[in-house]
Amino acid sequence: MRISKQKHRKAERIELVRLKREQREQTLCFSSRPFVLCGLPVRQLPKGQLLYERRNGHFVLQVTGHPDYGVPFGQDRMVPIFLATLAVQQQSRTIRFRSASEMLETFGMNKGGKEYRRLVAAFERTFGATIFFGTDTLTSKAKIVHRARFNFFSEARVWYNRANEDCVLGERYENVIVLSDEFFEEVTAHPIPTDLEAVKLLSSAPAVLDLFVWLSYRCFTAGAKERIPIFGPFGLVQQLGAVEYGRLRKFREKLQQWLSAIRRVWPECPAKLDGDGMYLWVDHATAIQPVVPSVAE
DNA sequence: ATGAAAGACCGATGCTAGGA
DNA sequence: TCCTAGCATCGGTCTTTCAT
Repeated sequence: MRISKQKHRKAERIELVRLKREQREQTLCFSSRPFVLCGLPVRQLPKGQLLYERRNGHFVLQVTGHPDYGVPFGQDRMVPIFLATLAVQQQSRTIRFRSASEMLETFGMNKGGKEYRRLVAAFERTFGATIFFGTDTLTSKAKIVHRARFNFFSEARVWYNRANEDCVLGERYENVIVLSDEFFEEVTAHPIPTDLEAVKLLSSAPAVLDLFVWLSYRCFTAGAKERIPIFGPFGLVQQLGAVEYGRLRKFREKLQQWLSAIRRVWPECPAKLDGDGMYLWVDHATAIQPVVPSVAE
């Protein structure tokens, strides 16, 4: 049997993810609740569609895309992760990073011209988008909506929109993004640690990535066995960023495949479909192992 | 037993990401 | 810049399950 180079490389990276987990040497990055509880679209939305809504229980995420750039999708989900990670690390609304290649490097992506262009497009879509994230609770009579509407940043000086201004030779550029209060508050109040090595590995499989990040969070917070509906208004179909399938069983089939992809990087993941395929069972588990206190060196 | 619905498997397609 | 591999999606179809 022939193994492609890509497959081989992937297998090695899977091995690395597992090894680092076992040895408790994981590197962390951070995500944020809006994008853990609800998924951005996996594929580009049809032309002209600028509004996207997902739901997780009573949490609702609405993303409104900029008319020129559209709604973020696919690999764009790395941008909020990158921003959240920097916000947590730097503990400041004002985050700085040296270069675009720093982000590409962080997530193990190539650094060709194509990748830079893709990254710029991802930033444009993300920064152009407006986010609504909040809860709606159905009380006896009225539907009460608590929502925060925000952009990701209030100010940005980044490489691609800085053409010619203050280009003093020899001065080192720094990319500066001032996160909006809302996003910064959200991220610092609820940072969601995630295994960076796994995120890198799954960066080209957006649907699997979302499910993995959510499951590692969901299993961590689960006290015991819990049952999550797959269909219906509070089901996974409303949460994940996949399209609405013509055949319901397609979604279930896909879910199975995504779960087995997750088990390859996280064999102990307890998530399982039940016999009827109407529910996903989760249980307490930790995709992120606490760091072993290191012996004095 | 029979038909309907769901599951499992296959291959094609359009698009994206990775690699040389 | 070009070619290949991979991902999400869709439709086809055979098999299994299940209620009648």
